[in-house]
Amino acid sequence: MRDLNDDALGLSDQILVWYDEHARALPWRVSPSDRASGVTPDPYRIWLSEVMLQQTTVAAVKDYFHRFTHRWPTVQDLASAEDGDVMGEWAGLGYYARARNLLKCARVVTDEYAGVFPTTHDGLLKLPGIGPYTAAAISSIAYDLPETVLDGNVERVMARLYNIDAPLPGAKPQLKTLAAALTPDRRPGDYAQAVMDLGATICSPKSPACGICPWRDPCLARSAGKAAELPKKTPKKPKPTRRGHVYLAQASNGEWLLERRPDKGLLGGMLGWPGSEWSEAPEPTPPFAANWRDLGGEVRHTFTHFHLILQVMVTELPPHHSPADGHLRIAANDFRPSDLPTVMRKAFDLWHGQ
DNA sequence: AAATCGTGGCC
DNA sequence: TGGCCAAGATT
Repeated sequence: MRDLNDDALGLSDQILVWYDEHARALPWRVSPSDRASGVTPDPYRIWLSEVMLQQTTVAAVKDYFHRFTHRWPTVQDLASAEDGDVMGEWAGLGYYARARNLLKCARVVTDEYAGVFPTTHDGLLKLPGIGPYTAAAISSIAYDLPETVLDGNVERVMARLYNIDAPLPGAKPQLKTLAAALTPDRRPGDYAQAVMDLGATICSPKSPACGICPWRDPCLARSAGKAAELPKKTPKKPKPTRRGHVYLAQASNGEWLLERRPDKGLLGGMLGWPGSEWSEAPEPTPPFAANWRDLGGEVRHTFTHFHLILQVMVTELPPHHSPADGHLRIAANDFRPSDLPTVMRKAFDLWHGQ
């Protein structure tokens, strides 16, 4: 079988030439020129960035990456952090299981691997929060091993390059095979980042800039005039709407009543306001008997698979009321709204300006 | 293996 | 404005 990558200037070489010229400077990235002169990436920073980048844009990750690496410069530092501090630092970034697994992983690497990340794809795959993509990303980017990254960018680029009509996610194995055939033995780390950069900038979902693409000539979807239509995707299910109540109580000395949510499920491990269940018609479940006042305005928030409308109830927290099961009194000085997941912060904002 | 799991930006 | 989309993992 003819290998497209064996052409005079192979496909992987074409995109590496482009990457050498256009690679974006990213906080966790070793530039192609630095890499060429022997600079090696820090596996801790590559791992951290890749976990943060799961289903998350570069723009959203940048500040979080800086705060994490400033506060916890090494995997050992992160491993010895308090759970609540890590969850608070992750607040707002979403998909909070990532933060829980991040901490688990840091502790496994520190306690069982002497602080050194595994250097093989299979070794990395065993760690919490590291799946097929992230294992390949760390292998290639941090260790320059010829593993194939398959993320949304690579799926889109391959679907277009080879004009694949089969819809995602079913077409994933086929796209993985095509991507693997292109992965070069030389500079696999730069190559992996090059394809993803291409997908993130030129080969964008809606209006790809085919005119300036390093793969404009070999791209089959472009020849067929179908680039912008691919990849096809199986339609998504509609989102139902759920409702709920949250209860915000502050004492005259400034203390707040909050709860630490259980580790499993939505917003697991995060700080939040006590509240009802979220359903079509939830029963009010105030955390203690009081004259709760309805703030009036509603918090509207959309999660991955449902819309939420939250009714915000407020009252004064009695000075000597001891919090029930799982509820916490937190001093004003120890409470930062930025520690809350976004939906809970919206409820806070509704009460206290902003 | 289909469902679950956040959030912000974009058009 | 509402759906789509983002360097996916877990169960």
